[in-house]
Amino acid sequence: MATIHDVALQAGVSPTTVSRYLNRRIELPAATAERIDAAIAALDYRPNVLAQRLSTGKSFAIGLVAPEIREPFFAEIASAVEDEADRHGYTVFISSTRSDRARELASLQRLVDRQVDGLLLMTNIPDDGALADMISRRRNVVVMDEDVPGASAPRLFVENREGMALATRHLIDHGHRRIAYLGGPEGLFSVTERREGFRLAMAEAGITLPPGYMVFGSFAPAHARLATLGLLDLAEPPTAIVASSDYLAMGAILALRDRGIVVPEDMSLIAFDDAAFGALITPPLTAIRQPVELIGRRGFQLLLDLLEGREPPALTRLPVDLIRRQSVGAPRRKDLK
Amino acid sequence: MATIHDVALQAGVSPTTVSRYLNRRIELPAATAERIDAAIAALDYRPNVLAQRLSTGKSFAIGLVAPEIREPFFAEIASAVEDEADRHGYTVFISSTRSDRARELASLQRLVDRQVDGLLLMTNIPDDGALADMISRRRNVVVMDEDVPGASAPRLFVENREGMALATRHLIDHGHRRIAYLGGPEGLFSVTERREGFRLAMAEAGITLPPGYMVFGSFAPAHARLATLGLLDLAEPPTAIVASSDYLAMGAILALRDRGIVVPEDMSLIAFDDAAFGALITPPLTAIRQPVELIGRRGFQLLLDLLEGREPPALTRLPVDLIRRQSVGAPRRKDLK
DNA sequence: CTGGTTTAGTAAAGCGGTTTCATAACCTGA
DNA sequence: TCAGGTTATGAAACCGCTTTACTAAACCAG
Repeated sequence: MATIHDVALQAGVSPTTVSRYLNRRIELPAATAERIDAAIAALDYRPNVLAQRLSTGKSFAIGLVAPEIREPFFAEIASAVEDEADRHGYTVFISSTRSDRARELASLQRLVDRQVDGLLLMTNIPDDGALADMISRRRNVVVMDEDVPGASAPRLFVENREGMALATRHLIDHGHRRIAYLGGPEGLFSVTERREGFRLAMAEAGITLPPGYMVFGSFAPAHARLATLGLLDLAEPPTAIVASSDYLAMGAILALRDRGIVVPEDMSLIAFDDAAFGALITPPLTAIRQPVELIGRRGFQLLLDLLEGREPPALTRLPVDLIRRQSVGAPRRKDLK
Repeated sequence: MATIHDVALQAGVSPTTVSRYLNRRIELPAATAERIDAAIAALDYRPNVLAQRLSTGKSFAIGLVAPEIREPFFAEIASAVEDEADRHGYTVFISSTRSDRARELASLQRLVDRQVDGLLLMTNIPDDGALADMISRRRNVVVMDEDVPGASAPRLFVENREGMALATRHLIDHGHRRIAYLGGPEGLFSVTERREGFRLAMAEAGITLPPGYMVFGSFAPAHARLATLGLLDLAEPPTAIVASSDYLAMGAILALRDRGIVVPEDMSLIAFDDAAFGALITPPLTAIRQPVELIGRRGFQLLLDLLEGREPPALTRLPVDLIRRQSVGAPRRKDLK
């Protein structure tokens, strides 16, 4: 591999000159510039990024920490981040934490050690303060999707409350009153916000929630399946279910399928997130769509603001949309109160 | 950030000693070791990875080039690679090419610029030789999933031919004879192999393929939708469709849904790949499962072999499985020849 | 007591860039 | 003609770590 030295030698100038020329810090006479260009071409020289980084302290790389890149939601965000970063000359290190506290911290540390310029952080486990601590120590981190309470960093969330209220109202508008709620793990900011949205819409409509109609736990489909089975065994089972994530809806579908319950005739179902597979289910899933592409792009832009010394807003909220497909219908007559 | 210099100063030794101690190149008297340890702890010192890399030429990082990590198939492989790499102290740099020739080469080049020790490469566009060239020049690349003809690198593929024959025989065993085939873009190795598997199984059963029953094109669902519509418009439409990827099956489902055709009663459908969403579709999709987890892990292991000077096999084939769900049934009587 | 072998450690030269500080050569206008 | 300002370029320090080559001191057998 040719170095800047080789180029300098071949062009008959000093490495300094080559470096400055390449970094546009200097205007060279045409003749010199040409000699350097020729040498670069002849030697197929390309700067050693590592050396550049070490020397400048700038890496033009950022880290993206996600719970699990295998999940479509995070994969799509990652993809958008990468694209946006690429557009600005940055590369992205992606790291999955598998929702494991230790891995999360380790991932973070590793990325910090690798001297990336900044970090885009997504977590989905409640923090005990350690994470908030690490984040607050630096000012090159943006928190996305889920809050890390107490961390001083720009945050980027979607309209969880409004979105969930929208979903709930959609069911109410179809005539449902016995509406059950599948939440995620308690202690998470977004879980709380979404629940509030649900409660808000129910209260607006003057509906009181029967006991057992709200279930919290993990985001695992298996858990949602069990929870749904429980819902179906109630004396007065719901006529509609709000799932606060696609994965939860997946679990619900599994349970409904087990019991031979048809969506939307016997049960309406609406989800939050709207990953790609929702459109493929039969019937296609009505859902609140998170603007994943936008989350990724905006997240990177916020980080870039930080890196380039601009002051990004402390909190950014992105709007969500109701995507009407076919998993929501009117309740059966006999089920109406 | 504390440097090795600071540590040395505080411990009253030279940087050399600290470096060697940290890298286990020297056995130090307990007293000295303790002083160094104390200094490290006090200063919260952590080696600058960039400097280490520059100095040693080793980065303990690998690159993973995929067409699009947003796609579940690649996301799952990426996830497995990351996990396996992590286990061996390597970090993974993921890069999506979006199936774009230029981005593919750029990605490769960027990674090659000394930033990573090796590369795991997945492509899904036919190569014109440029890729093969770049790969052959180095001996730290493993090619996965799809071939890059002419490149001298270890390859890791699944049993495309056998798998597709398996899928086809499964339909034949159910009584189908009018079986159509949705292939991917021609010119790809795996596309060719899978087609051969299909042909093989059909020939075994003595079935001759009506014209128009094999369609090639892109992997895009939209394309498959159109192709399926075309199939349905044939004078003698098929009673079953083999899709050589999940995405193609997705497109087929969209078309069938448009026409009110019910799977598997009116049409059987079987796919290759078996991404997670296949189980969620109604009816759940019968498919040939690629061992994604294994592909990722084995891929990394092959690369590690290469990096550590062992000689990995030139070609590794991983087995595929038939996952029976509910998208395959017997053809209707009237449709039988 | 001598010369060889450990032991414990260091100075300095990289790795491949960037950047600060200089300098030499060449105007330019008074 | 010369002070003063450009313009074109370079030497050397530095980023933080590793590694080679070397030394000073202690040890040890003969």
